[in-house]
Amino acid sequence: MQDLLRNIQIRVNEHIYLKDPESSEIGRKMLNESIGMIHELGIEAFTFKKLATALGTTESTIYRYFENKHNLLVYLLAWYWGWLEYEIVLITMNIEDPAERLQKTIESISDPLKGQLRHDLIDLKLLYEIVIAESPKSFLTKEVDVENEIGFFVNYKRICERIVKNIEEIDSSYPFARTLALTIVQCANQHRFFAMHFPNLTEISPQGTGTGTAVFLTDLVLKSLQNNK
Amino acid sequence: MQDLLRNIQIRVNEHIYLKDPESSEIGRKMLNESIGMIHELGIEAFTFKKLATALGTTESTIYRYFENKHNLLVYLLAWYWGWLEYEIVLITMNIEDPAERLQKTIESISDPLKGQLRHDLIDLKLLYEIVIAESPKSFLTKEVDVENEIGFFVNYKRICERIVKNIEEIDSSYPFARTLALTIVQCANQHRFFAMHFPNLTEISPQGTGTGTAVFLTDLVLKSLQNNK
DNA sequence: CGCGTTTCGATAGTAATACTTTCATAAAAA
DNA sequence: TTTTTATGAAAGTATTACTATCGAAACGCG
Repeated sequence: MQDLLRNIQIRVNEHIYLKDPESSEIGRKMLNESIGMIHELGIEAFTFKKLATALGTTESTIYRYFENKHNLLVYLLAWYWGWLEYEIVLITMNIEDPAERLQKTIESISDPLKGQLRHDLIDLKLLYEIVIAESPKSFLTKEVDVENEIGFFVNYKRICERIVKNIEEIDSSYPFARTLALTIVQCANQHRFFAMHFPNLTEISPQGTGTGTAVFLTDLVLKSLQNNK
Repeated sequence: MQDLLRNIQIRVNEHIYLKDPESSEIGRKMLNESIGMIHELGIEAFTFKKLATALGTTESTIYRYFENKHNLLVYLLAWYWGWLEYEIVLITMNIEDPAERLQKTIESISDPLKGQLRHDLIDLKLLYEIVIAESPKSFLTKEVDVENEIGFFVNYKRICERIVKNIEEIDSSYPFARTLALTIVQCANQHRFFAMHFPNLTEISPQGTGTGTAVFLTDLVLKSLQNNK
């Protein structure tokens, strides 16, 4: 399975790019190299000029694929959410008990690298760290409503919806299924950031060792739902 | 009380600014005007040049107060967290039951403008909206560790610690007091953003009407703690 | 094989940003 | 009154975030 899935295609909304970067060699290199650079420099210090130089090409080529670096970031994040949904589907398939399925989903979101799914082009470890450090910047902009309308965030929203349904299966009378689902997804990534940079603010340890986000979230969610029955 | 407190001084860590903006007339105008502009333009499109023009001064003057616009943003957010702690202290004083105190704290964080505390210089409504839309950008940077060490985020951390203690009073055996406190503070602001821009992802309604964040968080937290007893 | 189209690379250019420096002057403090 | 401090004005720099143009290479198709 692992090998079978090394080349799955992740669907990314077509409005995010000008030309599909997965459709050409240089586009793929662009994705690969940009992940390395954004990870290293952060999105603020990252520029198309630097990316072009690293690729041995010019800015004009990159601008043919992405309108600007913000859209490139949105692309990478959308790719991540698309990939994560894939992983969640694989991990939860054939699990009948909805509570157990939710538990597995939370574990996937909290520790996505534990999954078996790998990709030839995309370095998932680096991409995941970009998600941790940069993802809120993708929607905390003045253009969020326009971008949302044309589908920039559909992959993210699909994951949320999936969790909402799962919660409703467990307890259809719980009145905050959506809010809770959003809390799960948001917290999973945030707490990892805080664990790394503000360790005093959380019991969660930065590396996999010790108490992880998944334990906290599972506890939080199941107690919340059990109590409502 | 309301009038008595119109001019409280909020302590902001001195490393955030080069020269205390509250110490001079132009510094105060800078704070006031920057809140209006950042609210309107967003931090990305906001520049010191624009701020200088609006104030009838020059960039050099502004650079004498703040190293860059990032630090100005950090200043405003630190001011907010300092102010919010003040409000929480006032609202929860004389409440003996820790569960009720936590409930009031959650309400304050989720709906800070409902409090009575106002300020002459700072437009709290606009500042709060900046907090909602921009605050993660203050720490999601490559410089977060250095800035954290010199005290950029102490006001934020003090609020978290206060909630941690409150949680421990309610249930000293709950193993995730810090993580839960952080979740409360983070969720309160985030869900408001999502309610405004991604209404399908949450049951919370954007305006004060209907179900608010406070109801969700209170439910979440109290169930979590009650169940642990 | 050849022709047209798409794609890319190279060059150049522009307006704006994020500062830094210097200097003169006005206001406040000693 | 003298000295320090704060501001304003002007100029300059490196970088960013694009846009436009053009020639060459590669590719797809008949």
